[in-house]
Amino acid sequence: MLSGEVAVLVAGTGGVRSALLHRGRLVQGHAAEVAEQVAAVEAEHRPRWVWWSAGDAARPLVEARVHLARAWDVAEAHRLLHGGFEASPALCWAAVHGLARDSVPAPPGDDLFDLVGAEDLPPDDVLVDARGHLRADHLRWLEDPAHLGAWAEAALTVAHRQLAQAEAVSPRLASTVTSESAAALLCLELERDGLPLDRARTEQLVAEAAGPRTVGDVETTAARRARDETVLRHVPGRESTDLRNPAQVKEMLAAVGVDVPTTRKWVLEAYREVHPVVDALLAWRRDERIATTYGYRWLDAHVGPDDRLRGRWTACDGAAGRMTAENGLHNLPAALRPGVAAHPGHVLVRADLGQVEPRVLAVVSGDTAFAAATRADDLYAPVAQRLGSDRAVAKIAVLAAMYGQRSGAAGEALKGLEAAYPVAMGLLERAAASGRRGEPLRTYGGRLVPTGRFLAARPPGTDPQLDAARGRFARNAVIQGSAAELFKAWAATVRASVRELGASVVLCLHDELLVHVPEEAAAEAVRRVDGSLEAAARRWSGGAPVRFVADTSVVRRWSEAKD
DNA sequence: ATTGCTACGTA
DNA sequence: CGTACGTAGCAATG
Repeated sequence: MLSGEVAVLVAGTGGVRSALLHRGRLVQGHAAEVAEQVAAVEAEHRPRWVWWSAGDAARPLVEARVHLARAWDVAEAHRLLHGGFEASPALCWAAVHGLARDSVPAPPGDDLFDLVGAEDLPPDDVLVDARGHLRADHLRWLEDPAHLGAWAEAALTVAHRQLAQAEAVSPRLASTVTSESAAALLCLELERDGLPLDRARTEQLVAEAAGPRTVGDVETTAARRARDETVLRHVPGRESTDLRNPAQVKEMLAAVGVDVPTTRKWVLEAYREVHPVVDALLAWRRDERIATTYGYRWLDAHVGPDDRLRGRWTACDGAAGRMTAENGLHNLPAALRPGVAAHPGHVLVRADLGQVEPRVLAVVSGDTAFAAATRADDLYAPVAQRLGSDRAVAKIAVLAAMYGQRSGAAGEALKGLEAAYPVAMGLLERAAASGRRGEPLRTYGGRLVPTGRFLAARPPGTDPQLDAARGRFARNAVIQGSAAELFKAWAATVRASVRELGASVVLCLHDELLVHVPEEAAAEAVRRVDGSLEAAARRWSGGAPVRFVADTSVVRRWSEAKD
């Protein structure tokens, strides 16, 4: 991995200085100057770029629209190797040097630093302190551009050591690091490019839920009262109920004969017929969600003058390693999806993975019988046949096995599954057992998933309910986390393969991709999105006999797609 | 001002 | 509700 051409890019903390280290040559200067050199090195050598983190080093390049193909992101590598989300340079450095994480010195300004700090700092030209850690004040130290060369060398040292550690852990881990590193780069591009909206249509959809835009507190309050009135008119004598206060809502419902333990949606759903206020309340909640979270304030804050919705993206969360996004990019209500639309001259290529989690289970477990079922477009059909049951029962059983669900019909159906696919079910049970013991596990790609994280104060074995929760978490994490790795490998491959079409990935949603494509390139983009899945799945699964499928279509609006 | 809870949107 | 995430409002806590 790091045996080929390598270049290092680091950012200073003094203004906008950065540095590029390539073949022993150090170029440093303002980010814009260095960006030019970076582009030249990329064009000529296409190296693997090493940085402490993409957000830190690559952001100016992404903003300057310099495309970089391959990276080793030290922070992402650290998250994979050691689990969790925290991945500061000091922590990454400590981890590859075998130093305990709680021995990492506190930065200046911290109370602890004032106690033990300043006299432990090394001489001004030295990055590493007497105990082998990065100097505690390295952020301030990096304000001096003279230190950027050492900072780049340190990143390279960490990357090489991470590679060695990765290879010792799992044969797939180094490849996962490069894929996750590309995903981190993609996250910066997603932040830069945003999700194209049809602003007028989106405003119209918001208006349908929240009413027209209001000006000033008086009007806003009046609109709010008008929305509340649609519920309160069903409960004469209780018009003063605060609908935003669950306790008051519960009391109001009790007064009309709806006695519920909580006022949650799935509880109230059963009472729609009992009293008209229930239906009105649920409709109000749906509208209130749009009014408060996805209303005009949201539009004004996060949709740019170029009609693109922007938010921060993270390549992996702290649990199993899914991507996350802010500002509604990952939880936009379905009602607003018609507002997500290609801009003039473009279309959206929308692709989502079909039944990705059971297919991932087939790879992770190496269960040949279960893998055979993935040859079908609908894998639940052959599973049902083997179980001698309905498709619906087969589906519930498979999902229950992966999620640890016990309620409903799942329990009975699971028994047949254990007999039919002992290898796959054995893997899930082993994962659950590690979780119950509070032991970490690794995803297929090698990401360490800690399970002791729930209430560290209460160790495994002291609370059966907590142990069961850890077991469910672990059972799910090995699947969800591995699926996230396949997805990111796919997204990174799409990123690379549609670029020359003038297309770009504009949304990643766990098993779904939206690509913004110039109209004339639509058909070719579809081919490349599908081809990328085949290539990414083959690489990720090591050629396992497991089929992955995508439903790929060309649409103007996100809502046009099925489902 | 921060934290915990309830609630709900997405996968 | 099986898991994960982000966001908002309210109540209780400092």
